[in-house]
This record gives sequence, C-alpha cells and structure tokens, in this order.
Amino acid sequence: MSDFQNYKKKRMKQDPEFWSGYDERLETFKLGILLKQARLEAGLTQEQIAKRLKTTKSVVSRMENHATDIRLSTLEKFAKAVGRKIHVALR
Amino acid sequence: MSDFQNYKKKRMKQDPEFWSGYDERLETFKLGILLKQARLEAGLTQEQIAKRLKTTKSVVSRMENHATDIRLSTLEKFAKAVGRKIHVALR
DNA sequence: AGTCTTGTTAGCATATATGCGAACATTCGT
DNA sequence: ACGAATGTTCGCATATATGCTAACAAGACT
Repeated sequence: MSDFQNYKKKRMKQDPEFWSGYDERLETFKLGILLKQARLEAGLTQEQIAKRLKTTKSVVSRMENHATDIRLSTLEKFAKAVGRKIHVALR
Repeated sequence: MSDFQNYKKKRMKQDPEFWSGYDERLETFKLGILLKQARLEAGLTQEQIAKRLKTTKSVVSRMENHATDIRLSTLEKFAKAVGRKIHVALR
C-alpha cells in the first residue's frame, strides 16, 4: 500500500471530517512525504537525522507529519542533513 | 544595473563585513528576488499585494527583503496573491 | 510472553516570524 | 523644485514554529 493510501486510511479513522479541508492539507502532506522520502532514500532513521541536526527524533517526526508551517531555514537544515538542497519556485 | 548589482553595491556601503557571510545570505537574496520578480511580472505594487493578503505594505516589503526565514504558509499566501503556486523540491 | 527499534504525540518553555502603525527614503512625473 | 506614489525600516504586540522530555504505539524478532 502506498504512503498516500496509508495516510488516507489512517486519517479517515481518527478524523472523518478530514476530507472537507482536503485541498489545503494535501500540500502539507505532499511536503511531508517529500521529506520522508528524502530521508529514506538517504537510508537514515529519524533519530539519525535528529543527531545531525543536533535535536531529537520527535522534532524530525513533526517535520514530516506537520510540515504545513515549516520555516524555510528549517527546511534547509533538513535538506542538508539528507545531503540535498532545497529548490523553491513560483510557477 | 541588475537587481543583484544594485543589492551588492548598497549592501557594501552599509555593511563592509557583509561578504564574509556571503553564501548563506545569497539564498535569502535569491528568494527575495524571486518574490519581487513574481510580483512585478504580475504587474502589482507591494500595496496591491498587501491588500490581497489583507495586510500592509510593510509586511510585503519585509517578505521580499528578509525572506531568509519565511514560513511556507506565508510563501504560499504570497504565491496565491500573484496568481502562482510554490513548488518545493529536494535535489 | 518480552524487548528492541522506530516513529508518533502531547505539554510546556523559548525563539522567531508575523502584523501593525508611523516615520523615513526613493522614484517618478509634472 | 515639488508632490504623489511606492518602497523601506523600526519598535512593539501577538501568533506560531521550534526544541525538549516523557509517554505511548507499532513492528520485528527471539
């Protein structure tokens, strides 16, 4: 099952109203997935990322799950921890 | 004179130490330019953007000039105001 | 059953972005 | 030179992300 399907299923259970705010949250979700994928592709656990960022795993988890409002600087740190750079574009 | 050259010249005057921290600030600057260009391409003044965002021009000015640490949600609002969407990638 | 690893969540304190008004600067047109 | 439009900067108050600890959850494995 894909990450997205997993997410949908889980979310439906704990919050049936979820899909009313769908559109806005989709963006959040997609960025979270992006972060998670980048981390997994780097072969790292949340705790390993946390160590590189000199913080704790709970912080990393929150980044991946509530990335709606993340600061650009925080995003940059995360990117650096997985050996990447962030690119922002307005299209 | 290009935006970049203007910026460099102005910055040199008020802060000779500026170029020591060059690399980090370059990212900031580039994003600011991105926002400004998007606004100009939409043919809008800062005040018009401000109105669309239900805020004031000072806020918009700060977005364009100190975009180092801007929230993603803030970036999204700005993008919407100029009729665009933001795209974030980790490369 | 248990234990280890990994990830999530909640509560709280702190740091920092955001939002505002007002003063000031810059640019442009007349 | 002058005024009008546009953009910048500075406090200050408020909203919200960040950082941490501790508790909890879900799998994997013996």
